[in-house]
Amino acid sequence: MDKAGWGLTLENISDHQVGFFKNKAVFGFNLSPTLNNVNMNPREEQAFFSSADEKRVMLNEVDFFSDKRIKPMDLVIKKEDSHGENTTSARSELFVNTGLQLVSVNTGSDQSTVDDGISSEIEDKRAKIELVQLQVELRRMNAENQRLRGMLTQVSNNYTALQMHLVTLMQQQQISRTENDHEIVEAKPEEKDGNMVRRQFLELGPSEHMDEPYSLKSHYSSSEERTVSESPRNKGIGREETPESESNKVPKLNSSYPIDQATEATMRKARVSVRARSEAPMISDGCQWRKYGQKMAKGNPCPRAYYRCTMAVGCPVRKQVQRCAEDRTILIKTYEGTHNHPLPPAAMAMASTTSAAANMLLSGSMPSADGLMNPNFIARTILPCSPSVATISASAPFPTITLDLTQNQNSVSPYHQRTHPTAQFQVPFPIGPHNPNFITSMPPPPMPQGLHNQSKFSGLQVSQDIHRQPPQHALNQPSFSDTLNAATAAITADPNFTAALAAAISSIITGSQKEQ
DNA sequence: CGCGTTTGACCCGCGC
DNA sequence: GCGCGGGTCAAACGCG
Repeated sequence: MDKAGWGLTLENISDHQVGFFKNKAVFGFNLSPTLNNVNMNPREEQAFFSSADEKRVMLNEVDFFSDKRIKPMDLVIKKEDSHGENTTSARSELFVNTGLQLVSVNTGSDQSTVDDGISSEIEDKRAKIELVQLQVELRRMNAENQRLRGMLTQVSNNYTALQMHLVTLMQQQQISRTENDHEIVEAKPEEKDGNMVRRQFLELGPSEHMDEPYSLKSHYSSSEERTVSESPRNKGIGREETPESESNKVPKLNSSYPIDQATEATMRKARVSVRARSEAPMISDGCQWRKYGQKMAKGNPCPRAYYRCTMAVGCPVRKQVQRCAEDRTILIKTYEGTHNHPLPPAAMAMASTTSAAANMLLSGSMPSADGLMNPNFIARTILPCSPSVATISASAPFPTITLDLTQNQNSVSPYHQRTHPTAQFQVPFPIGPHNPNFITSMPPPPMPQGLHNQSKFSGLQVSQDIHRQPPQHALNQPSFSDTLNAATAAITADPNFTAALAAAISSIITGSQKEQ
């Protein structure tokens, strides 16, 4: 017993375990001190980490608990010449000096504990008891970690929403400066499609809703509930909209219609459409849906099904599901609205993205009347990208972001690193070098400045559906395309997407502040 | 019996 | 004003 500590020879553990402990050392060995007492042989360790998942959880979550209550153990990485019989080369040992009186570790030296049989058994039993304690502790930590992770997700979500809220507020300030431009817009009815969308946005004005936290609570839900309770049989969400909010004939900035309701109505119109290949009639997205209607749409032999979210009473989120007429293996899902309830992680990405898309479409259209930031502009700005994966449609009745997940299987931009044909929820995010999805950015290709940061987000791209040349000043708006990329990527990303989205939103805010 | 789906009717906006 | 198409409602129906 030449050393009090926890030695673990690398020979005794698998490659996976080696990596595990190495990474522990790299990341900071912040396990609970009770873990220090462990002296596990490979079998015990296998029992301790009963599954690969558990190992992974430990690997990922230790950093999360870098709590000051838990003092990092001293790490001593020792290289020594082997005295063992089976090895001749130098080997590494990971010694963790815990400061506790632990069982000795036979590192291959002559100082065996075999002849100390009784005490060894006691030590073994004690170690096993501690092992059980550790397992309990580990489970407790895992449970707490899950809880904290959930909180983190929620906080990130709220943060993202607040960021977008801020953008909206800032751009609404700019609206007040451009009222005259709006009159010009009214004077040009021939630009119907573009203005139609823009008018929807311009009706917003300063929102009285803005003092309400941009939380999981829906902006729509209040009006939805109000409508249900106050106006009998007002015939659905579309019917909630007043003529002012619906009509293209009255493009007013400061509508007499209550602002918050106009905002809600407009936001509801912003949609996120996802095209994905699936033979199954439905693709699970983590939410609970109830079908409330089905119609035959013109030009498509396949019926369109209407669903509403039933995870909470009064949730305003709807979705439409329809197969593509040209290729019936393609399922088109269109989401509309924002959930007014917490979501399971599986549904978080999609739900948040619809909200994000609505906000981005709103904010992106508002700063000025010259089309600088409207969806057409966004699309035009990103013209050089060849494969169309995400598309902003400003000519549609409602502003819609369409994500085509059926194309990235075959068409990969040379400027973007990879796609996952079989794992459609694996779009990489720049979470960090330890994230398995992390991808090092390649040098950006010659393209508008707005795209330079695109590669850091994902292989998703935005293309245009309106073939006009971008205005020259459009190239000075890099941040919005980043935001858009983040949101579109979020559709197919894991729940961590909110972090990337938040980062993108931060960039747009930074950009806006620089402009001002 | 409760819940979800189906389906025809209805409402509304829009174009002609 | 009329017809068309999109969207929704709600009674009927089916299933567990």
